[in-house]
Amino acid sequence: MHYTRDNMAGLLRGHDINPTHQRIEIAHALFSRQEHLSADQVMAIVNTRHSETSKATVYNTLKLFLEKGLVREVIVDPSKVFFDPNTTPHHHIYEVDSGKLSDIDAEHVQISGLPPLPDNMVTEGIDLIVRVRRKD
Amino acid sequence: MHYTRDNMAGLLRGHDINPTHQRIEIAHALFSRQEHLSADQVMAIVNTRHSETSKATVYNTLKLFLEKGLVREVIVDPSKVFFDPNTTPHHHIYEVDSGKLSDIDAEHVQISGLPPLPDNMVTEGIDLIVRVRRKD
DNA sequence: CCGGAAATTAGACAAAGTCCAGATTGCTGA
DNA sequence: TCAGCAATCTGGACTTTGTCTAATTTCCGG
Repeated sequence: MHYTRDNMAGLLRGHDINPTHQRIEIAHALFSRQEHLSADQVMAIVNTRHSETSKATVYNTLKLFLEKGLVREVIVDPSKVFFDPNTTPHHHIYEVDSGKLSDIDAEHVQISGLPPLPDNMVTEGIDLIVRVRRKD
Repeated sequence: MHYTRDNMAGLLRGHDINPTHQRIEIAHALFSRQEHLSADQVMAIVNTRHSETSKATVYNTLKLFLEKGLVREVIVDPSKVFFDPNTTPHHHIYEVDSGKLSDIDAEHVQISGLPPLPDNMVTEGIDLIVRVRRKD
């Protein structure tokens, strides 16, 4: 699949999001790269040519995308949140020194032996993060 | 085991940490409660009676404890890091609405099917976080 | 008691993220 | 076409977590 700006409008509509100019740019930044980006990085990308989108809009939009299930949040670095355009079930490898974050397909990963939850609770998601370091 | 301030000095020495007054207070805050605390919470506890320990010392000390393997860092909340006096292998359940964090013993949990790492990488740790929500 | 190393401190600073009140945009229906 | 209205966007002030630094205090061996 090839993510053009034109595709983005449809993608957004499909998730019940009114496709405005700014939202299309932000979605395009994430989906055309298929990478984990922080809010800061998104802002930098979107404003490369001219300053087009404010900080508030970037944050609001990412939050909106999150609520609508268009992106996922990845919390591995205490100093910033990453947004992940891949919403299929998958896990993460986090390279501690460099901050590099990559995906592990969840298909072949099995997690067993988790204790049952109390009746009034439901699982919202399971995050598995493998923290790795470069061998000396 | 009962964690008194007197025990703390030995615990610290056992981890190659010079047991100063402030370090004992901070260790005591964590170990006597056996709970996940943020730096802020530690600071509040330690300074309940009089202001005894500065912010810088709390942060420095927690970082030192971390390096020396006395506590673990738990990254689940994008806005703050939690410190965990339990260093045995275990995972976490994070209650999204309330922010409540609890332990899952790792003993009976099995994770299989993870892809092999590149040769020059070593695993530093595997964090498994089950995000749960109160059912409506 | 002295001198130096280790530890602590206050407070300035940095970075991520939130909030708000006002300005823009883009319908919708007459 | 255009007035009115809701949704969206904006700059900038603000908050919070955490870091840094230079100066002080504590502690210990001799």
